[in-house]
Amino acid sequence: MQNTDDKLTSRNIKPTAMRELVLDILTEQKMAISLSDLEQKFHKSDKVTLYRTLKTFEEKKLIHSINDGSGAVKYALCKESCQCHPEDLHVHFFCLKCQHTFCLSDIPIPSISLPVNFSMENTNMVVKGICANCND
Amino acid sequence: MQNTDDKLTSRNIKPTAMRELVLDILTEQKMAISLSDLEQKFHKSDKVTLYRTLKTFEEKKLIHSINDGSGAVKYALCKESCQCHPEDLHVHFFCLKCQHTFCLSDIPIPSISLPVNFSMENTNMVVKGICANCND
DNA sequence: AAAGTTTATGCAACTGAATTGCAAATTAAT
DNA sequence: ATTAATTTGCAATTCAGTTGCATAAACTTT
Repeated sequence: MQNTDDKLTSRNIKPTAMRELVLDILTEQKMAISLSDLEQKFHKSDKVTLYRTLKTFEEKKLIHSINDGSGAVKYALCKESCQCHPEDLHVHFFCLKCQHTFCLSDIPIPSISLPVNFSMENTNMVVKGICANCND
Repeated sequence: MQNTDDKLTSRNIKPTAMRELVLDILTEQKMAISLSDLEQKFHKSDKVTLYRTLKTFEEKKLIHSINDGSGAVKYALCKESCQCHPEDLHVHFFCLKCQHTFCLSDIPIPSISLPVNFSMENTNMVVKGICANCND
């Protein structure tokens, strides 16, 4: 089990205090969070720094982004082995009631047979409905 | 084959001049278009009116919206029979080169078996890659 | 360890999509 | 024709995402 610092360095991200803090917060989350969600976890913080931190993390494949249609892109940690290749991708779930977005990490994105001459790089699949919590 | 007017009235949308114009433009498109794309098809137009027109069309299930991650929501005509139920939904394709978004109307969204107590209402699935045009 | 170089952070400011309120205009109903 | 309801156009706002630039912090090289 890697510590925060190692997780950063193993993805070629320089482990600054800020980045460790952000990674720790992301690690605690049970759901994907947006930039402004993240911002609110700090008493005092600069949105732009957090923005760039997330960009860096995403670029280095430490986290992935999810477009759930809520207006704000959300972010969640990747698995340690993740390279964000098509085979690494999973389905996301957006709860229409609590508005939370979850990684369904165990559900791979089904492969699609595209029309002739179309090639695929990536897929964003978001199922919308009511989550287990809200369905009780 | 319904004319523009009938298409509107059959979806319970009052056929104003503006709406007929917008529907005609949408009908001509081979790909999904955003609000600002639509705005640019007019010499003089009001974005808000177009915005509300699209909202009305979507509400009445004449068109559907696609969140392709480009920053702007895109819209495309529904099939005549479409009720935007899960079984009516299809996969969308976003070309990373030309930035166009296509309806893969013949490719239904694969059904997913969700975790216990999760219920589904809707799914947004966008495959990203290079389209046939750009792959030549 | 000091000087220089690269990288990260913080602040101000901007862009563009989405949205609301309200008044004028158009359409439908009596 | 008058009234009522709906649609349209304009002004203005909100919020996510982004850029430029100056300062600060972290690495490099001597």
